[in-house]
Amino acid sequence: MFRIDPLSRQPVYEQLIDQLEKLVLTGLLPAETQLPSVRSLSLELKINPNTIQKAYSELDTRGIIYSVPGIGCFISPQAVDLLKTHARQKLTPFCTLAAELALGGVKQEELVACIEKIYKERGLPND
Amino acid sequence: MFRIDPLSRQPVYEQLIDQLEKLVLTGLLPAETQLPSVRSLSLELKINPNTIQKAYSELDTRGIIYSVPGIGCFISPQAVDLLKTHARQKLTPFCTLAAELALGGVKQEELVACIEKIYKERGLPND
DNA sequence: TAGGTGCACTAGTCGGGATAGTACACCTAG
DNA sequence: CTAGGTGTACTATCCCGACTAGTGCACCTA
Repeated sequence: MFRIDPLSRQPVYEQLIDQLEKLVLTGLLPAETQLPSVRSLSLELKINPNTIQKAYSELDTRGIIYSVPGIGCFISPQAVDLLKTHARQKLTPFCTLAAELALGGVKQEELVACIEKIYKERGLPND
Repeated sequence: MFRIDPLSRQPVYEQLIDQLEKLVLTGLLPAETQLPSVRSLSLELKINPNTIQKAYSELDTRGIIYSVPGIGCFISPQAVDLLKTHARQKLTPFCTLAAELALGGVKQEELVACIEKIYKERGLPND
């Protein structure tokens, strides 16, 4: 369900958060889906339970998931909306990267072609 | 000449490298330009000389600058070519970011508009 | 009651980044 | 020649965040 790269500069708990958010946005984890328990996931990924807990509590704070003590954690109904609202914040680093590529001599058409390819592979031109 | 954000997740020495590379690509630091000395720059930025040294030696290893013992460090003639060749490596994270934005519901036209704006502000459509 | 769940807390480890300080070889200007 | 600037190398140390280790507690279900 998750893939962790322990060598990445990005902390493990952030990797978990990012991957879960992606699963939610793609619809693979619909609302009310129960997440694997902290302990079971720690065994599966061979990661300390505290690290999983840190990711879960962060997601809970953001409202992406909610937890029921004694039961488990679940995808919250407003998760997708929250994530879509939050996605626009990535526009700034996107523009920064594009500017660096432009400065590096990469042609404009090449970047546009990349984007068109991405949107073509999915089916989300209008949303 | 340089602006350092000590709170950034990116290490200071990498910030120095990135900013110097940008200055080279924009033409503000032409070949054979002498860089500020390790000690003077450490005083100006209030940073340990070793941190500056780490950035300079990294740039020297990459061939972006060359150092003459007893004299100073200088922008190497092939710096721009090296950086432009290296710039294409940023295409992968660019596509990754674009995919995340697409998933987040940002429209294709919006991303293309960002790119067009960037290339319009500069004058480098063909390079 | 037993076993699962989330959650809180403390302590410790570990690695990278940054600092502090010293020392050396080199070149230039005086 | 000397003084002061330059790059360079090296060790030791600190700091902080991520991560691990371990325990305990309240809660719910079967």
